[in-house]
Amino acid sequence: MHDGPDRSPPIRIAIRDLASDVASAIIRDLIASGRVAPGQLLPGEAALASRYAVSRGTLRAALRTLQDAQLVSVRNGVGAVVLPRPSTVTEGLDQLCSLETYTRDTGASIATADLTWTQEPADDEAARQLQVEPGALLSVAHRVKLIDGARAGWGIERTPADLVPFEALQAEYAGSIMDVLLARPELGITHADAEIAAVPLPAGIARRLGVRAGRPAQYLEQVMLLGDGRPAQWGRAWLLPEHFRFRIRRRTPLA
Amino acid sequence: MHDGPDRSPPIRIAIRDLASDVASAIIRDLIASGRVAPGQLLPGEAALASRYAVSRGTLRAALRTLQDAQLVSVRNGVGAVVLPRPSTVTEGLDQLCSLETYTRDTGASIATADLTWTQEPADDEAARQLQVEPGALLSVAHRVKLIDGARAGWGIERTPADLVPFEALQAEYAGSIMDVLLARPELGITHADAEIAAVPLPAGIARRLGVRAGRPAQYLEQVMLLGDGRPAQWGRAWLLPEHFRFRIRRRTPLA
DNA sequence: AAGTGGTCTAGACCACCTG
DNA sequence: AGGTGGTCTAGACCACTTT
Repeated sequence: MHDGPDRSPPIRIAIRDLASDVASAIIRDLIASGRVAPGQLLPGEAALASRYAVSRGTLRAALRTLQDAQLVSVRNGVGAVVLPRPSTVTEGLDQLCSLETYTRDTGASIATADLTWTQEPADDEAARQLQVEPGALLSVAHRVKLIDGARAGWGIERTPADLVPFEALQAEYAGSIMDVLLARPELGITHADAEIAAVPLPAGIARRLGVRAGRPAQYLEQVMLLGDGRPAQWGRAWLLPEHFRFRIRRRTPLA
Repeated sequence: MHDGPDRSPPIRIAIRDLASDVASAIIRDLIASGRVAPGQLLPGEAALASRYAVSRGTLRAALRTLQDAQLVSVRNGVGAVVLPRPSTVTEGLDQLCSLETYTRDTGASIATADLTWTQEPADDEAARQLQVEPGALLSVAHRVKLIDGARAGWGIERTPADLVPFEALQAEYAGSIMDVLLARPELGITHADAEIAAVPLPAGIARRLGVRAGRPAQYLEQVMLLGDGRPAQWGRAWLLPEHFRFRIRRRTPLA
């Protein structure tokens, strides 16, 4: 399954195990190509394992990623049914993308105001979240988010300074450090863990947004993780609920 | 009254595979018991596999569920570190399970107060959410959620009356209609779509919870869907943020 | 009865971390 | 160098669905 000489990688490439390769191959050969139409069954596990020259265990791992991506539905005693593509593209908070991308996809206009760049040493909390030494240099950006011209939220993002050069970060920035990191596949970013809470809007942020302090705000905090599990970005945002509503698709575990 | 008519098939026991049993055993023996404190390493995979008399593959599957539940962090070449337990109740919102189920799994105490059952015709909004005719009969339950004895939230759930008999619903109820529906595999429930927002606590709910109106609350609304896409349950909840914190794992969409 | 997926095992080799 | 987790394999048996 491994094709091509992969003998000397000096740079850490995104983790691609055999199962991921097989999953991509199945998508390419059978699903995206339309050879197996929605509603039809994929070949059996044994046949697929033989076709791609992997063990059944590896093949099943590949099938599981297709299930997680809602591309197929596997039923015991039956097989793997190719699912229809949803007609409307609906993204929710369970998909990893920036607030900027998320909002733009909903058709609203989003922009940035009061953008500030700094480089500063990590305080204790930042060091804990990003798993770096206290005092390690971080690149920091904070800004007001405008929705259709209205001041709708404020957010701050931090990333270790040695991950992406400060100048490159600013050059490639288009409203979110997250997007810059996601656009670099060599970082191997697979997921982020977000936490949400309803909080009273802090006074300092209320002033920046021109609204009164203490009113309910949606707090959103997240740590984006590299393929090896190390944190790459720590972001916090306070959002006015009249401008932001989030949808989450909740799936049954143990598919 | 106990032995229902033959419409109820033999109750299917929740699937407990070996790996799940081992995961539970590790939690019980090593983590919940405090034998391995947060920050310390679990025994190695080989030792654990031998201890519980399973293969290393099965043991690794168990470890993965502990990872998904954020109980341990596994690092290559090092081992599995036990993570500190967050003090507030956190639910992985991207997983489909009731607040009751998740909270109980973490060992926190959750209970129900002021439970009220009714059957009533669907108003316009309920009819739209559940895709039934206005006036169709719904089973409705609302209740206060208690966390460690404190009044921490209020919620209301509606489900079409013809989906599950009213008496069965009440008989099988243990804090959440969601759980009753999820426990019936013949319904084929695969996912739910949830929406969240930060809102001022409405006066009527504040009175039920014994707190002042207007303070920030986490609003959570969700529609649970059958396998064929039809809505099966519509739930709304207002939760006090000091008792509930939500976590969401955001994944990169697949190719 | 036959074919499918679901689970479990034992063993092997590799990558990573630490002393 | 030795121990840890990460991946892959081949084979076995079981549960479920369909014929």
